Amino acid sequence: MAKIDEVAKAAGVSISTVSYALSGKRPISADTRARIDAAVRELDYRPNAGARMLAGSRTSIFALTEPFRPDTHAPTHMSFVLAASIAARRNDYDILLLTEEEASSGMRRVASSGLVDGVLVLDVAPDDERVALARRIAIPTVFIGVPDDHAGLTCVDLDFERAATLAVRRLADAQHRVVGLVGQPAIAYENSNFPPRVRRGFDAAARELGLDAHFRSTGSNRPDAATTRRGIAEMIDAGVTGFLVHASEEATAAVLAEVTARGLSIPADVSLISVASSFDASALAIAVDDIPLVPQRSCDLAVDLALRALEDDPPKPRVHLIEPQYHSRGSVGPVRPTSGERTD
Amino acid sequence: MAKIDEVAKAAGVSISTVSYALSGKRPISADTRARIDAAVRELDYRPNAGARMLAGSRTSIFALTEPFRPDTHAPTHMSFVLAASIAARRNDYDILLLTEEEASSGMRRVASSGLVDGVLVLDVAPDDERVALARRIAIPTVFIGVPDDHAGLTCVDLDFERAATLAVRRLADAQHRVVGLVGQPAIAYENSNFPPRVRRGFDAAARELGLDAHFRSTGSNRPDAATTRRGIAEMIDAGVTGFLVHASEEATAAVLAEVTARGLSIPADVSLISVASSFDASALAIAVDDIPLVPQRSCDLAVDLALRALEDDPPKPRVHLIEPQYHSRGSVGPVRPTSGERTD
DNA sequence: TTGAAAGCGTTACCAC
DNA sequence: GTGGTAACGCTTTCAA
Repeated sequence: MAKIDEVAKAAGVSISTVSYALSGKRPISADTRARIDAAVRELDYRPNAGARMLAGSRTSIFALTEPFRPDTHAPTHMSFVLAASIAARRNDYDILLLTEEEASSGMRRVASSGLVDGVLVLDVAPDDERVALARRIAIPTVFIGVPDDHAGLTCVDLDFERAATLAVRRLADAQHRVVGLVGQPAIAYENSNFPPRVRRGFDAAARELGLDAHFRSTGSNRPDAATTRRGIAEMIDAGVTGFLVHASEEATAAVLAEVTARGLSIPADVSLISVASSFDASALAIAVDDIPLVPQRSCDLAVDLALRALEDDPPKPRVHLIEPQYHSRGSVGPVRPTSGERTD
Repeated sequence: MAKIDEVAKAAGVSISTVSYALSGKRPISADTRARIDAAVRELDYRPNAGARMLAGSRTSIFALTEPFRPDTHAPTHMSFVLAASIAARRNDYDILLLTEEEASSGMRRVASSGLVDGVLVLDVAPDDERVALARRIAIPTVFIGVPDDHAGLTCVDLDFERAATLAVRRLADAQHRVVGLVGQPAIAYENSNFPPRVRRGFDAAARELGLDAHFRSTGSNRPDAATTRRGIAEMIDAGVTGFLVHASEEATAAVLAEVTARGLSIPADVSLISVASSFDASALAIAVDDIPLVPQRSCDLAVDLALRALEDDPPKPRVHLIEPQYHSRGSVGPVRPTSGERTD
């Protein structure tokens, strides 16, 4: 609870010198700096947050808005919150949580009271109501996810379409002609912004490459093991040999289980790629190729963009899509020639 | 971005009157108040957070520290974060997130910089390092969970021991002589504070009532379906007719599945109580009696205690255990007489 | 390279 | 019931 004037006195310098030494905003002689550092340590000085917010123009706080929807996948969501927090701290920022109904109204509140310097938006819906808000408030807002109407917004996300395309290409390169996508629960295609993007990429790539494409969701309102297993079985029955899985760890394990249960093997009979997953696909019963969704990458970029938006001449808002990275682990291989029914 | 002096001018009163009208800290005539309210609305005035923190002694922010452990059950954890946030907002407080390594060091930082008025501690470990910190910082700290060494601390939690005791009594009242506890993964009995408390309550009540008590965890480091199912089967084989389940929704469903698979029925053959669960036990395939862990109750109380600790003469720190509530749904019944092997 | 002092926008004390 | 004004603890301009 020491104050800046005590530090100044202890170091034998003026208040402003202490302030500049701490902020690094002007050159300080090595000798002076050493005395100040010593005094700071000695007194365990920490600048008062309120005074800083008032005098400076920065609060060093970002709001994180996240409307915990009932169908939100908790582990993934937690990863993003954690990643956002880490990204913020790397830049000496704190995260203020805005949840539930406050996810929207709270944005206005904290923006106009000057509590935060910017807003990070999580769990973006295609028709997200926070889009309109972002356009009205005076502080920078970064969406982690891409809403349908994103004109004039700064958005950050994995390039889900390219991820799906990339995965389909791999399967096609391995001569798979019938591919299947194990997707999210049906409701996610309405409430979330990214499942439809994966599906679009999948459909487009399959069409372009002339593949036979199948799709099954893993439940209606939430993941359901029975629905998942049935969908997988149906696709195998329909001749699918190359799978994309854009679903939970459980659903991915279910594909392995169904394949194994049929006496088939990976990659000899069936190939499999996990797309946009945020769990460790190398730790499954069989290591699985994946194109991971890395929360830390999205959040680091989001925080970076928010900070840049606070600078003198901020960059123009736009959508930043992160390049997907393919991790090979041996779960994709050529179609077994003997099992080809119509190998032209 | 209007300031208080503009509101004052618009309402034709002094700055201090506006301040008092907004805080309600001194009587204002109805007429004056009306003019001020109108001006506030007109200008969309919101007090500047930094100025408030500096001038007043409150920041209206609580820190929430939560060291997302790898073995943390994400959905339950999310419920608590959400509940804490809601509890805070009900009292016009915001939540600042402290995660990961910052969960501890961040406590010092935000406490001594005056960023927050108090700290809420989530995900409490038996030997939590935040206990020592709480004793050293100058602001109130409330633990949601009870660490082993809690002398001088304010803690809030469900009375897990009584919850377990209560459940065992219900089973004993229904003439069950052999009871089983389906617990958390083994690691939770080291890393978390409450699983051992449930187990202690279970053991103590069984001993006191002269019941034969069995226990199985649901995995080692994380929930594992196979381990869970096997444990349940073993206990049924050992003659367990009355189950306590202190585990995930999945594990609870597994008990129902195993019972059903054996052609047994609930509650005719097997009775079942879910203890300290934070999912909806009435929505399972068979509605299950439960003694729920209600995050909102804990968090409301925690926030309340934090606020009271900020008052003039704060109450003495102590452990506040919340009374368990039994919800009857028909999953507990008398032991089937015919199957009694040794009915004394 | 350093210092003095004017704000920053509230709150709360002291007067009336 | 209302108004004037001194803090609150820092940042930053202006001066040296």
